[in-house]
This record gives sequence, structure tokens and C-alpha cells, in this order.
Amino acid sequence: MTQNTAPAATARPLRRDAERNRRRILESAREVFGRRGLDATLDDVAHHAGLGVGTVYRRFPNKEHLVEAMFTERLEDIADLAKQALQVSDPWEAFVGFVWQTVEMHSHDRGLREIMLSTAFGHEHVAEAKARMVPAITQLVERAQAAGQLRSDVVPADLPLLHQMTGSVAEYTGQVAPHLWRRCLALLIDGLRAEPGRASELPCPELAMDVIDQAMCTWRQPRQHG
Amino acid sequence: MTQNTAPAATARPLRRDAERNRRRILESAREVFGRRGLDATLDDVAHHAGLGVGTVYRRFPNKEHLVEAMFTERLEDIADLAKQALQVSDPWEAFVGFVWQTVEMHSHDRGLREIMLSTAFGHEHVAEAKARMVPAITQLVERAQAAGQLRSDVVPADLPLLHQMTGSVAEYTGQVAPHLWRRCLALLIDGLRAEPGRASELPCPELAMDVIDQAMCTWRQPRQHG
DNA sequence: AAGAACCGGAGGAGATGCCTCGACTTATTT
DNA sequence: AAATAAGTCGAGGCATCTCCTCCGGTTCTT
Repeated sequence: MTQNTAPAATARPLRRDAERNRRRILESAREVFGRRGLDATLDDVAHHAGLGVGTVYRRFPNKEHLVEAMFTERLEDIADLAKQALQVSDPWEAFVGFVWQTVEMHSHDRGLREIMLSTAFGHEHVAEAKARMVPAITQLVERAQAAGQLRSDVVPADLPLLHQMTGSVAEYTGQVAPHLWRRCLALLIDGLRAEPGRASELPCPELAMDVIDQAMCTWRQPRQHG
Repeated sequence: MTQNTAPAATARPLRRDAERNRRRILESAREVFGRRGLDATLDDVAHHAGLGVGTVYRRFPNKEHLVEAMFTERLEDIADLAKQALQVSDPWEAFVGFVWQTVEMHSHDRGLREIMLSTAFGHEHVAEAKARMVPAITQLVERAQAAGQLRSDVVPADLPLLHQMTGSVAEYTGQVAPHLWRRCLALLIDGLRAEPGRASELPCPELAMDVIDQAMCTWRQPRQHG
């Protein structure tokens, strides 16, 4: 309550030990949320940082704020990746490189997966960051399609599905085979390639981004009766 | 305690109303576990059946028993599908047909997904049923590979991964786009096809079935500290 | 009509998760 | 070195959730 998350200009600086602890909290949060997902407790984070729960709650009013503080910068990183990928000359390399990079990030960080693929937490900054990266991604897709390398019936809204699939494999097998997601992604990317002799068309062509948005709202929502 | 799940020969038949309620319970369980997964409560099942909780607990000693009673027969169905697929003359049609059928079943039934992809519940009958269908699946894979239609670096242990991926999409988008999993499966199957000019080999070739078994043990396990 | 079998759903027992509070410790200032 | 503002700690309150039991009342069967 009395303390902002970001070091605002008006707020006096933290005491040295407090600042040190603040960093420990963020590091531990990254570790704990990355491994156990956003369901992890602030008690867990505190314990992992070797601090008391009270200390964490003094610095961050609640879990939401801590999560938001952690992830906003990482989402910027992803947006930058998309822009950098647009600099790559070969359209297929650009697209595939971006996909590999983002899926790799997701595979290491369950919390990131959950925040990228869900809206159910209601962080404004996060939603904005996600919206901001759509144009670059759209360009990546369209460029690779124009070059005849990415199959034409793919759409930017397929990327969340790709992340969902690889992410679920990472979650499933991460404990025993941490790189197995690569196998699945390779398979998917071979399916994304434009093959001259391919007969099949993908079903469900009406896939629109706002359908995915709706899915993001319902996913991981506290269970509703019915 | 006093009542078995299966109608044993020695047990006297249920009273007519009790038998009717027993069926209602099983129907509701199928519905509820199918929609909300194995985390659903027996209270939910009872309420959905228009019965009291006590009635359910009188018939089934606990959740495990009810779940096992529900799913053993469905697992037999899947095993039968594999055997029937082996009757199909074209090896690719046989393999792809089997995959579509099973993924379709999974997509409709979250409980089935969870029980097929996890060992964490410890039902013996279920484990046996799963083991029994391995040979037929192996044959399906090898036959399609021998015919040069299925890419050669695929392995029976990839099927659980396929189910995991499509299942996660079904869970993700099921509320808003119930058929979207078909799109993803089509993509994956195009990736599975043996393409003559394909350069890439799948990474993680050491994938063995027992690695998947281990994953099944850890997945959906109650969270452990650390 | 009598007795056995059955039904219902409040609520006990136990987990779990979020967060507060007040006694205690440490840094900073003068 | 003393004063004081800032920070720390973790037991525990409150709320929620799930599994399951219990027993007064109901329904079936003979």
C-alpha cells in the first residue's frame, strides 16, 4: 500500500537491505513461477528467497503486482524478438527463427506460458504488451507466405496454438526429457512448410484472433459450476 | 465398503430404485468428468445426477472406484480401435484413421485425456489396458513406415505426445471453438507424412516409451515442494 | 405392516492459500 | 551512541475447497 512497485521519483529510496531483498524476491519469483506456474504461493517465493512472507507482502501488495512486475519486461523482450526477426532477409528463416526462439522461452518458463496464453489474470500492461506485438508477427507470417515457403492456410492466430501445444509437452515431459518439446516443434514446423504436392487443406479456416482471445479468457479461470 | 462396484455373483441384486440411481451416477460421472476433468468432485457428480452425495458414496466407496468403473470399458474400446485399424489395407489410412479416431475421443472427454496420459491415479486395470494396446499401435506405426508413407523417425512413443498436444488445444479452445483441435491435428499429420525432399530429422531421437511412462507419473501429481 | 435397504445433505475433518499483525531487528541520521 | 524510521519474521486468522460420514427420514419389498 505505502510502497510502489516501480521506483517512483517521489518515493524515497529503499534502505540498502530492503533493496537487496527486493531483488532476491524478484529472482526467486522468476525461479518459482517459472517452475511451478502462476499457482505458486507467495509463501513459496518468500521461502525460496530465504525471507519471511511478511517481507514479500511489504514490498508487493499482492501476488498480482509481483507477477506483473516480473513479466512486463519479458514481454517486451518477445516483442523485440519479432522486430529483430523482421530484419532477417530470408522470410522462412525469419519466421521459423522467431517461432523457435519464443517457444524456447516458453519451454523454460511455465509462468510465462500461462501469462502469454491466458487473459484470466487481468493485467493491463501484459495485455497491452501482447497486443503490441501482433503487427510484427502478422508481417512475419505474410512475408513467409508471399515467398511461398509457409503454407498459405496458416494465420497469425495459429501461433498461440503452437505455443499451447509445445508448452503442454514441455509441462508434460519437462521433468524427464527437458528437450522433448523440440521434437514436437520440429514436427509442427514440417507441417507448416509449404509443400508443392500437398493435397490437404487445414480444417477450421475461420480461425480469427478474437476467438483465441476468448479462449484466453476462459482458460485457467477458477472452475465454474454447471 | 459393504458394496462392490461390479455386480458380483454373490451379491444380491440392488433394489430397483438403487439400480436406477446407480446408472444415473455413471452417466453423470461421464458427463461431469468429461467436461471438467478428474478434479471434479463427487458432490458435483451427485448434484448433476439430481441425487445426494451420500447416495453416491453408498454405491462407490470413493472417487477412485467410480473413475475406474467408468473408464475401463472405454479403454477397451480404444484397444479395439487399434485392432480394427490393422484390418485396413492401406497402411497410411490405417494409421491416420486410428489417430483421428483416438484424438477425437480425447477431444470430447477431458477425463479420458487425463487418465490416458497420466499414471498418477494408480488404477491397475487402467494401466493394464493401456499396456495391452501397445503392440497393435507399434504395428500400425511400423507398417506405415515400411510402406514409405509415415516418416521413419517417428516412434510409437510419439503418440502420447500427439494426444497431449491436441488435447491441450481442445482444453484451451473447447469452449469457444470446439473443433479447432482438428486444425492442429491436420498440421501435425502433415508433419508426420514422409516427404521425399524433406531435409530435417526430428531432434531427440532417443525417445523411448518408458520416458513417457515416467512423464505420466509426474504429470498432474499433487504439487511437491522444492 | 414390518423390516431392510436406501436417500439426502448438513457439516466434521483436514488442506490449502492469501494476507495481516505486532513483537523484534537493523540501518541511518544526528 | 542514542533515537527513530524502516524493515523483518512467521504464527495464525479468515476464507475456501474437497472428501467423506452420519443419522433421521423415505421408499421398496415381502
